[in-house]
Amino acid sequence: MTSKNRTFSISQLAEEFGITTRAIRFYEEKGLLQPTRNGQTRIYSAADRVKLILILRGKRLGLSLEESKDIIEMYHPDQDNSQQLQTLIDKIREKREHLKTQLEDLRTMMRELDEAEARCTDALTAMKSVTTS
Amino acid sequence: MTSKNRTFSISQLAEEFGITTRAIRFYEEKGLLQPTRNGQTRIYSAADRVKLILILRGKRLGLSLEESKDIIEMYHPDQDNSQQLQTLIDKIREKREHLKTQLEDLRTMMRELDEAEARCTDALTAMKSVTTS
DNA sequence: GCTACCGTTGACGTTAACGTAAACTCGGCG
DNA sequence: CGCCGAGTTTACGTTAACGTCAACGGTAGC
Repeated sequence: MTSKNRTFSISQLAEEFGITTRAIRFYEEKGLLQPTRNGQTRIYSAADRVKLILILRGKRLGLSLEESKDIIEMYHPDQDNSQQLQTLIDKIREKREHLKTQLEDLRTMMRELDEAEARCTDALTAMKSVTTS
Repeated sequence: MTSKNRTFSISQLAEEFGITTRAIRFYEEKGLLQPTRNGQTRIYSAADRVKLILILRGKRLGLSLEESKDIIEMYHPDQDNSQQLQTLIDKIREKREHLKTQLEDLRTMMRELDEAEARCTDALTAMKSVTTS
């Protein structure tokens, strides 16, 4: 498990994911990341890197940082509090319902894009058949 | 085709979709809607209503208004300009690629949510078996 | 010791997508 | 006539998610 213990500098992560160091610090400011420190320089663990991946995926899906923060917290629940565990399960189900809606929206939009492209190509071939006639 | 000729007031649409009239006017200001007028009051057609649906679906998917505007324009292309038609087809394909990534992200996130819920329920049942023993 | 980087902490600026409030118009009605 | 309710314009306020300096600290190399 050598990869589990790897650490990263802020610029390493920034380059790997194509974001700025400012963004990474901002995520920390918002409570999404908690890197350790060596003196005053931040040190990121493999777990921090995974959280970053979750954040960026959330962004691609249109989630706010606050929502991504919720999702991240779904991965390391307070194991010894059954009350919290139950509400967490509820939140997970709620989130999944939301994702299902999004999935439906996605499928619909792709179908409609297919039709739109078909109309375009039809129009194009129609124009060609006119000029070649 | 009676439904095709129906018109709507701004407050009708606002109520139907659970948004404010301010938002609807804002979408017009950004060029996403072009309602006709009766005097100075806006009149929305069935086509405008469809555009609103597209806008709101776009928002659920995390699209910006600018992106939704692009998508809306994919539905009524300039039929007599083959140049524009071709670039439009390219844009459609590009957008579909983007949606495919999003689809992958969605599936991954749902899988991970499933696992997270499983871990939660496991922890819960483990606690119960302890208290009942 | 000076320079070149990499990193840090403020602090202010920016864009998108509206919210909110003020002031006006207009048709209906009691 | 006076007022209400729905609609309008104009303008300023707000939140999220960073961007963009500015000023400073540590250290590796020359």
